[in-house]
Amino acid sequence: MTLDEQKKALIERIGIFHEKMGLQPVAGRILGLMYVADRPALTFDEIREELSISKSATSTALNLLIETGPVEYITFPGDRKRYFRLKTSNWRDALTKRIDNIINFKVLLKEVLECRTDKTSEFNTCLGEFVDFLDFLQEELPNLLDKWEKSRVK
Amino acid sequence: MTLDEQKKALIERIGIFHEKMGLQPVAGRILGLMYVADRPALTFDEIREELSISKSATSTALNLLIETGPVEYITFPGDRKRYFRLKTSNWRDALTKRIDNIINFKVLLKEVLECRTDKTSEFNTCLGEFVDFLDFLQEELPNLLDKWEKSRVK
DNA sequence: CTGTTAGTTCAAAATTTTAAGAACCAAATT
DNA sequence: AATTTGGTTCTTAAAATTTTGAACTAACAG
Repeated sequence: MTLDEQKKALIERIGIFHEKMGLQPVAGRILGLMYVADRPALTFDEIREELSISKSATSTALNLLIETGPVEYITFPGDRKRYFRLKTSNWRDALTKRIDNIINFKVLLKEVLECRTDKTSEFNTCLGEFVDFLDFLQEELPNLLDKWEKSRVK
Repeated sequence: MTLDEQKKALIERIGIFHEKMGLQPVAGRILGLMYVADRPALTFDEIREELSISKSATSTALNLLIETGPVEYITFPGDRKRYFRLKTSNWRDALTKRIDNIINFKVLLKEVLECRTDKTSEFNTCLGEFVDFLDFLQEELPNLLDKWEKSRVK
């Protein structure tokens, strides 16, 4: 495949980004490779070789990525290999899931408010505001996607 | 302080939430404790005892939490202790920072687009859309806060 | 029916992260 | 001046995560 230094560095940075989001290093790098690779879908061995990782690491990470969403594979008749690729058209779901993770802190905050003293009214008010905004954000997020969609048809 | 079982469990769940967001376990639990505790600000030793953690773990985690934003401390004249507390009024910044982390993936995506073949137009179009929406989201987030602010004065 | 391809699975090694303990320090107290 | 308080810092130990390597399997090929 022969990736230049710039691309290799970019793969690592994309990997690190995903690591920070909780993914294991190898899985992050696989995503990086898939973003950067010219070929639209890569085989198990192309991935393994390009990243110099073991078969087991490749297998485990690919299955994780398929399981959790960002990757899928396609096959071709008369070819036993799987061709793995990013589900890029899926970015709406991926992004929504990510933002929902943040928004869901409100569930915990609501439980906190349930069991707090009412002696600390300023504190409680702030938490209440936060919960309230998270509720609002959850409702508005789909509208925002609509709004963007419309703004771009024109 | 004597927290009941429900509160202890809630502290752990808040801890785990923050661990998933990349914080170390002890720091996450300290946040949990601060959300749940009746006292509005806690001393070093109250935190240490309530969570049964070492002085070094307490010190390191508190300094990290102060460094990264969510915690501050106050002092009182004639009292050498620090009283640590959540910066709850800061939730806007904290939330914005978190969402910005996600949005900033667009920086990497733009670099990806810079160095990709133009042979994979569907793929590239999807990435372009994603970048475009992330740009849009970054612009709209402050507006969303304004809109919420106004919706609640009424 | 033997070998090869395209992986999977599992135990163990390597690495990283986390927390503890002990030594330390500066300010206040006795 | 010695002790206590309220921490900090550094080294090491423990725990968790990540990755490897080796053995395995199922499908197909010769």
